[in-house]
Amino acid sequence: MPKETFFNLDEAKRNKIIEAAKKEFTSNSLRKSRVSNIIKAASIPRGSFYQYFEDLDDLYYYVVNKMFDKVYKVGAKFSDDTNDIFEFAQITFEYDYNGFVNDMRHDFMMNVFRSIASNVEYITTFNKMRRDYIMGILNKMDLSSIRLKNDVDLVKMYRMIQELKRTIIHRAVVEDLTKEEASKEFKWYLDIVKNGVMEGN
Amino acid sequence: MPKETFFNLDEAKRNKIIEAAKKEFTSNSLRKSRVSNIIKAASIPRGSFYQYFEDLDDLYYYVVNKMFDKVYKVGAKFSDDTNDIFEFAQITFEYDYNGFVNDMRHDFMMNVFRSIASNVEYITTFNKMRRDYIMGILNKMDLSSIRLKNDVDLVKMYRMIQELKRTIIHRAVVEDLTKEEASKEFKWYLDIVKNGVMEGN
DNA sequence: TTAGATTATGACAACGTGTCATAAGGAGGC
DNA sequence: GCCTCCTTATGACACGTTGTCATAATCTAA
Repeated sequence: MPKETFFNLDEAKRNKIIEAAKKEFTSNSLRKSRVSNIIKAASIPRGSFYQYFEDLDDLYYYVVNKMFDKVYKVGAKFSDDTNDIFEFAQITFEYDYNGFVNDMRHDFMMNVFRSIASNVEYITTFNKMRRDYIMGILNKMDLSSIRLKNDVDLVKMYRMIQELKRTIIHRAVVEDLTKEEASKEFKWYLDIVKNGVMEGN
Repeated sequence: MPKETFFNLDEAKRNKIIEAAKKEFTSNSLRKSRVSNIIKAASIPRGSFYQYFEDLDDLYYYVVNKMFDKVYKVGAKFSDDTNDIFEFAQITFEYDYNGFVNDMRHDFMMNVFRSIASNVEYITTFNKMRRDYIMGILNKMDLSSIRLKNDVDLVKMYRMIQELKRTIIHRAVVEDLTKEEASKEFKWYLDIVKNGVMEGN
């Protein structure tokens, strides 16, 4: 986490730094990103950087976290539009795809996928946030036609779907699938999750 | 890819370098790994390193590739033991789990998961190898009870299963699941893939 | 033995990082 | 206005790392 000093800064300055960071993480992998480039772009002295952040990783995970946070917030909104969990998955897929693949964040997210989850502490916090988020969504859904009945299984199913979504978006980015192709792939996966692959289902 | 000079080296020297690299990638993330540490451990001069490899990434992906290669080879062997694709998945899960989680490779693979797939060239080669591998496995399986009939769908299904396996192993590493817990999780996923989540399946 | 090709070597310039002593700025008390 | 305390700003610096390059050593085949 960035130090308090960073959060005491006025918003304009904070944003300037964040934008410079995003730009750097977009044009380079985390491995090849440089503090020196970021401070140049943000016009802050070297010493200040270390007044704000532990190191580059610190800033990196802060920025990534912020973006996921935004995605979650939007996801929560969409859950008001339908109570069919599969339709919800499809809707958020469209959104995630647009967010991750089409706009300026493309390269940035690509780099995130590449260096995802680089420290355990980050993952733990992330998982907690995630579970709460999932339960919030599930509570709004009509799950009567689903054979899984307890929360544990339902959360598992949700995570399974999300993981598959992540896989497809990852592939879309890496293999240059169009949105339509990616969406079709995801639909295919969802059908398997609903009906299975065995004869007669 | 390492340069020809590297492959001209005698095996002992090559291995010494690879071992030093694995050690470095095991104790540090790719981002924090250093050429300087590797050449020290392998007792080669700095100049030689750049005679052998483009840069650190070059060596990194070579080592990772080699490990996946080994996993593939073993997978191909297991496909002689059963013609039930789900049983095969379960068997290889055990193997992969042991390989990735239990032995010395634990930390290394953890770091691989973290910085996986860092360049497009690598991914493309990787995917080609993968498709051939999958077709080889599928051809040995009895798929009569599966409703999917064409190769494209079957490869998709296989990749879906593999992706889910990867997910579970990743979680096992990160969240410290025991082998039994992880295996149980994977079985749960496989059941969904077989039978779906809808009531009545 | 020798020319030609290949491999080995380490000094070096260029660049990066994280620290630290010091300067600057701001809020409140008097 | 002036002083004090606390917070933020700043850039020089010591130290580590990278990738290159000129040169030395070694090998191969005739």
